[in-house]
Order: sequence, then C-alpha cells, then structure tokens
Amino acid sequence: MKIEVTLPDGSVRQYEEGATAMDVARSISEGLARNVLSAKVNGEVRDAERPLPGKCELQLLTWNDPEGRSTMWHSSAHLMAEALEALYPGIKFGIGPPIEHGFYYDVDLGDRVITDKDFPAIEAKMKELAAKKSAYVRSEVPKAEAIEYFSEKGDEYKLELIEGLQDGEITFYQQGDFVDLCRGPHIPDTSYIKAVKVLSIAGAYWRGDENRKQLTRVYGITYPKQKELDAFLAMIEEARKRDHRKLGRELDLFTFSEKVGAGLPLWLPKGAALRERLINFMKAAQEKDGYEQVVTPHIGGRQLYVTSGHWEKYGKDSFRPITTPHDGEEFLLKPMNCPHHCEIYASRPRSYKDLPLRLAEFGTVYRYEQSGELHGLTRVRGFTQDDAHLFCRPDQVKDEFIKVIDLVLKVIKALDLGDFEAQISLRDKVDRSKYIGSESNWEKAEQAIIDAAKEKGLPTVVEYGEAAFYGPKLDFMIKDALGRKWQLGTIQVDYNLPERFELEYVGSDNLKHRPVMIHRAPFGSLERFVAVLIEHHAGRFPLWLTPEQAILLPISDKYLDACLDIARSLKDSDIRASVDERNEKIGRKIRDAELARIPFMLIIGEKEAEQGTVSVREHGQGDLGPMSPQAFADLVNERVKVQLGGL
RNA sequence: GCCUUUGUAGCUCAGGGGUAGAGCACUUCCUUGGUAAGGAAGAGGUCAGGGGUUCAAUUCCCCUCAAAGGCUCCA
Repeated sequence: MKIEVTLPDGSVRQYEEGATAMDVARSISEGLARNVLSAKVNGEVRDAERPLPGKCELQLLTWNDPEGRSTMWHSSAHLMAEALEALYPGIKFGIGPPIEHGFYYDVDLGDRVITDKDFPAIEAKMKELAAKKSAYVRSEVPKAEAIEYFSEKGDEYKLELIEGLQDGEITFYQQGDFVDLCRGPHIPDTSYIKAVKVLSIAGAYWRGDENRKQLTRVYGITYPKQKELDAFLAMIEEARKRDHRKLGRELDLFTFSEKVGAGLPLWLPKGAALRERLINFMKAAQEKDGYEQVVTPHIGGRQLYVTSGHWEKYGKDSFRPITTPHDGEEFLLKPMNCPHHCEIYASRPRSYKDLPLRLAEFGTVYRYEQSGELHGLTRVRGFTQDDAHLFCRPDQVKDEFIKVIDLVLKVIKALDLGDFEAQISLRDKVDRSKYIGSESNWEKAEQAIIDAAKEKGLPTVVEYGEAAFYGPKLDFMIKDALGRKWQLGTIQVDYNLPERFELEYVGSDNLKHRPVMIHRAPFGSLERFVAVLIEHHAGRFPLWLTPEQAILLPISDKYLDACLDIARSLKDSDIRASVDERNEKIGRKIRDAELARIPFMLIIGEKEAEQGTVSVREHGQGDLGPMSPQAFADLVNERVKVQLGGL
C-alpha cells in the first residue's frame, strides 16, 4: 500500500505507508534532509520524523521557513530548560514557547536568583547537551499518567496546564534526561542547535496574571550557524546604537525633565523645527485633498466624554478631571480630538452638498499611561496627532478611505520608510461584548475597509480582535531598516460617534440622515513617528527634513568671513546651513560634522576663496569636488523636490 | 501598576563609612592647520530628593521620584 504525497510545487510522489517527512526529504536529496527541521502536513506543522497520515500535502520546513525557525527555537527552549534543570536541580517550569526572535522559558527558581553573570554557564551547558545529539522523542501520555509524573516531580505549573487538557491529547517530549509536557513539534535532535545565546532575564507573571506568582523568564536565541548568531547580535548592537532616546539627545531634538514629569517630552529647537516641517508637509498634502484646519482647546467638559462614550470606557484610567474652584465644573484633558470635532460638525445644519467635511487638527492629547509603560517618544502621556475626521455620506466612505490610503502612501514615500503591511483590524470573532455600536453598522464598516484595501492592492493581513471599541481600523505597519515592525498611520471607520452625537445632514430627499465618520492619522503621533524616523534612518533624516542640511567649514579663520557670506546666500536659497566657527583644524571639523550626521560639508580655503567655489563633501560619501554655491543650492533643492514628490 | 536592576560633572562611566575621580564636551590661551580627534591651562558635582542608623553617610537601611529590561495595559 503506497501513499501519495503532494509537494508544494504540485508534484506527486509515492511512498510506503509509514513513511515520514524525513524519508521524503531523503528521497529528494541528502542535503535537503540535513536541513529539514519540521514539516507542514495538510497545513499542520508536525515532527519531521512522525509517520505521514496517508495521502497528504507536504511542505518540508527548513531554517528558511518561519515555521522551521519556530520549531528550532521551541526545541531550543526545551534544551535550555534541560540545561537549567541540570544547573539548578529542583526548579519548576512554566511555559517555554518560541517568539519572533528566539524563545523564552518561564521558570520558578525557588529561592535562587540568576543574573547575567550566569548566562555563560547556561550557554555552555546547552552546547554540551546539544552536542550529545539527543533525539526529541514524542510520546502520547494518558492524563492520569501525566498528572502522576509531574506530581512526583512537584511541578505545580505543569499540573495546572495538564488540568486544562483533555485525556488523549496530552503529549510529552523527551530529549536527554528532560521530559516536558508539550504539544510539539520539535526538530529531530539537539545537534541542529549549534550557536547559543542567553539574551536576558525578566520577571513574568504565571499565565500573565499579576495576582499570581512572578516567574523568572529567561530569553535566549539559537542558530544553526555561529555566523548567523553573530549577525543577529550585531543587529541588536546596531539597534542599540540607533535608539531614538540616545540619538534624540545627541542630535538635540528632545529631552525630558523630572520636574515636568515622566512621559512628557520637551522638544528642543532643532526637534521642534523638524516637527514643524513634518506638520507643514502634512498640511500641504491635506490642503490638496480638501481638508480644512480647525483648532480646539486642550480640555473639554466631562459631559463631552460621557456623550462620546470615552468616559464610560476610559474614565477610570484617565487623568483625573480638573475642576473649577467655585462651581465644581469638571473638565478632562482631551484624550482624543474627535468629540471636539463632532461638536464643530454639529455647530450648524449640514447639507449633503457639504459632505465630505474634512476637519483636520494637529491636536495634542493627553492619556494616562501606566508608569512602567512609558518609553522614550514611543509611549508618552502627552502627544500630538496629525488628526482629521472626515464626515461623509455612506456612499462616500470607500472613496474617502482610498484617498486617505493614498495620503499614507505619500508619507511612506517622502520619508523613505520602505516596506509596510496594512493590518485590517476587525472585531473579535467570538467575544463581542467589548464593542459598542450596532451589528449592521459594524458589518458595513468592516466591508468598506476590506474593499478599499483590496482596490488599492495593499499587502494586507487581517487581525481579529484588534479593532477599536467603536469601529474597525486599517493600520499601517511599517518595517524599519532593521526589520522591526512599527504601527504608524491609522484609518478608522466609525458609525458610532455620529450616532452618539446625533450628527445629521439633510439629504437630497430633504430627509435627515446620519453621516459616517472616518478618523485618520497618517503619522499617528508626531512623537512616535519621529522616534521611528530616527531609528529607521539612524539619525540621518531625509534631506528635506533634517535639522541642518549643510555646514560650512573654513580651513582657517582667514576664511571665516567668506563662509558667513556663503551661509547667508544659501539661506536665501532656502538651504539650512551653519558655519563651524571654532578654532579647530579641518580634520576635526569634518569629524564632528560627520558625527552630527549633517548631510553636506562645505569646505572653504584659499583655493575656494579665490575661485568663488565651495568644496562639497557628502556625509558618509566623501569629497564630491568643488562647485559654485549656487550649483550646490540647486543640487540640494533638486534632491528635496524629488523626495517630496512635488509637494 | 507589578517584578528585577539602576541613579556620581552636560555626556559616557570609575570609586567608596572620614570634605569627590577619569575621558569627552565647555571656557581661555597658544597654534592658522586641506577631508574623521593639534597643544596647554581652567571652570564645572548638596554623589536624584527626603528620612533613618552612626562621632561621621555620596557609600549602610527605609520611603519618594526618575530611568533600563520585562509583565499587564494602550481611545
């Protein structure tokens, strides 16, 4: 009896019954077999050495497949657990899954404490155990037997996990002396793990519940080759160098003050000017799309948020209301701009001919974030959104949505953000209690987003349960230069607020209708956006945005006046340039300008002064040779024009 | 908010129960130098803030604030 196996390329091969994915790999090539970590059988990832279930579709997974890497890292978590148990007998184990980069294992160390000084010993033990080439052996275990095993071992965490499982679906995996409750799958044996690094430790609550015991979470990563591990560690190092908190200080963009308060950034002149350029860019783009700027106060009466629903939903987790001294009137720092904008809409009767009404505001909002959550500019308590609300007729939703998508794409291009993915966030498929608004409105909104994304041909991924409580969203997740994902622009359809604020317009039928609202913020928040720009570009902003486009470097102070003259003329051509007036040698001035990431250095000495030229050196590139100041200005302005795409 | 760790000059960091150290940055002077660090001198700190123990605390203990990593959360 033969079984038929269909491979991803569509080819069909015949194997003996009981053949494994590894047998299939070997029949193709020995080299492939050596690299197979696990296999996807009819869509399910399984051990490579488990017999195939019969006729099936098979994909062999190697290190090049995300699922292959996950298998490897999952097995590595077991290896690390084995090492930890060998080093610290009697410790108990929580869970140990693979994650995006590597894996972790939550352990209860009892009275023991481990620190990063212990990492080398753990790594050495892992390598020693890996070299034994122990197979990962799967076994199906009756529930009673599983309970008995972990009762004897005294591991209450595993026992709790087993309690939640049905008899008959419990499997153990064993490698070497280490036995673990595990669904699998795993790599064939430990020898695939060649390069090992324990990365960090942190506290983590058992089952994510802050009322339960805190375990020690040990993070690690492994690779099949040392070279790949080295590259990963180099990437971590690069990320550390690009950290916006460090670069923000070095580039004089922003700072924080204990007295002002945590999570409340102070923008320095250079950072504020950079923000202004971003704002002006967005205003120009929005003007073309028919937006109108509005301005609203930083606070709003409590009733405004009762009407919007935010009070009920977030009142407990907001800054406390501020009150007037005598009458006790309550106001909230605004956590969003939309309620204010709704009131602008409601300030007079609207006709269907007025729609869409596009109200834009760079509105600063304040949200209480837990102190442990604050992080540089990416998680703050006060931030400015490039917010706008589009009030439109139901038949205009899709077109408006598409125009917003185009705007976001313009931003991505002008700021050289590269790869992105559009995440469509819909309701949780099961639990609908956390959402407000009618079923039919939700369905309409979700469909409008799906249609618009499809029509623009965006690379999309759908996430259930990620929607806002008032409506579905389309979030742009950009991938930065180091491959990290960030959520930036967001577009959200909202059928709910217009209802709560009883917004209306008079239709062509002379009847009252309810408008649909689209919330959108292409940058998201300026704070977060600038943080991502800093890290993505490693502080080397696009020329149009960067604080200083050029610096003039006199060879000696004999040429200082010439430099000051040229700086003035460049300013007339809209170039941001300064002069290094310090009494230093040219090598030093160049070094400091390179470190300050200034795109162009203009060197002026005897030769240039005579010829009326500047010698241009480009950051990171080197000497471009001499040219006239005007030619340089044209060069810069031309590049800026291309970057801005005609805005 | 919770857990762990940390807080010494503008920055990066050393030190340690007995009046505080380095490098870089800064100021002044010398040097006028051609594509990534010229030389010298000087100034700069209530050792995060508050309380306690001690003859004596920057150092040990407690509290508060802030930061780092993680957990939970994120309109």
